[in-house]
Amino acid sequence: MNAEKIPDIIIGRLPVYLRALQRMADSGLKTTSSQELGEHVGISAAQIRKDISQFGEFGKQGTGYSIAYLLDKLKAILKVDRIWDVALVGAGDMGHALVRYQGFVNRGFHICMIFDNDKEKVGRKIDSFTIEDTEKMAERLKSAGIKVAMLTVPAQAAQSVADKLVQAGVKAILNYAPISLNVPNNVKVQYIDPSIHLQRMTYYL
Amino acid sequence: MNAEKIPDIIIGRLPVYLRALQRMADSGLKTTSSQELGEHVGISAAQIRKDISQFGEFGKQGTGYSIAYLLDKLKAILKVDRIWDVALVGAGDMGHALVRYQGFVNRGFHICMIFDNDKEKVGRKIDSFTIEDTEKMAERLKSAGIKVAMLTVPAQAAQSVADKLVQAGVKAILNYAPISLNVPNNVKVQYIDPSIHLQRMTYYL
DNA sequence: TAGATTGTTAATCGATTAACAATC
DNA sequence: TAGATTGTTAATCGATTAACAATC
Repeated sequence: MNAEKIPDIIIGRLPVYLRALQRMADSGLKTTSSQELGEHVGISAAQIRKDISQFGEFGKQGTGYSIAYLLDKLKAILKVDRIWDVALVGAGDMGHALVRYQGFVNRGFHICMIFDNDKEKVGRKIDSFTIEDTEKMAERLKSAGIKVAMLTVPAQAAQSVADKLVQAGVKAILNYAPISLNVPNNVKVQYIDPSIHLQRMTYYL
Repeated sequence: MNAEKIPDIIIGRLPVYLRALQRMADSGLKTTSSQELGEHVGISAAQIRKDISQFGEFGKQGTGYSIAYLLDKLKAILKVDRIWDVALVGAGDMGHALVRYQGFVNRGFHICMIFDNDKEKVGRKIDSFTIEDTEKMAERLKSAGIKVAMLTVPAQAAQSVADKLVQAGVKAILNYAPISLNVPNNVKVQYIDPSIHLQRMTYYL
């Protein structure tokens, strides 16, 4: 156990462990080892043990880790032992795909509001949700206490929407717009840009 | 300049520089400095200079970098001074969103084939492309010499599809399925899993 | 020339790995 | 008990930063 600040790079690996453990649990396994988990996620056993041990002694010598127990612990550490309400801004193709994505709710997230600034789209429905006007976003986010948002607007709109989100108290933004966002450092941003990810691979071709 | 192997972590930052420089060029700027570029992307000036200098001396003391020149160099290094034909496997909501995404072609990519194993979907069109049967994928990929693929199939199908892609000569896979893939180490994989990205932020909330 | 900014070196900082005592 | 595997330490490895001569 370690009371000091945990490096960001370790936090970044925990969701990957969580996902692999969940799959193991789903396939009926009860225990695993750092060795076995490492093979699943492509990370050394030593590193997995070191990462996990930052948060407590969750394993047993000789037998490894109880999958159910480690799952519980990791979910609590990552604060996904609950469901976070998430706002989606930008009701284009990507926004539609995310609303219909089935993979959020059992990973700790639930899209509960959709915003767009296109008056044509406002009032329409995506599944059971009505697209709302971005103008009313700040008020709606504040009154619902939303802390997490996904941004699927065009690049040129992204910074100003991000500013509004921050202003409304959002602390975590998953940004699909192809631009680096400027936010206060108590606000976290994660970037998803398929072209960037592809360009990270073409170098090696 | 440096003939040794460039660390992966440096390659990973180049597309971010490229995207920022492109935006600067689009807004009419002609030159920039490591300082200014660093402010745009949130990386220190020293690191940007060090990263760029791995590949040559592209700047000028006193005046900085010519944006057009540095763009050309970075595109050549990342091999996106051309258009890569890309195959998409999985014609669900995410697949549809990617096919319609306008952001690929001026970043070096072009989706040219779409596959699905659902006989209901095979033969239908997404925009101008006809969804093809996964059974015919290997042959189609080989004859077209496709090296890059995007995977938007369900988790339980992802590994077997990845195996087929590798078998057919694909060397770079952008994986949207929420699972770690096992591939030979001459094949690159990049992962996009929105739940993972969100879970990297909830820890800090 | 004077000011600005690069490319590079050395120093610092941080992350990963190897090894093993502890112990289930 | 014997075998397996953890948690942790020390050693290694790699990445970032600070500083500055070179030079545009």
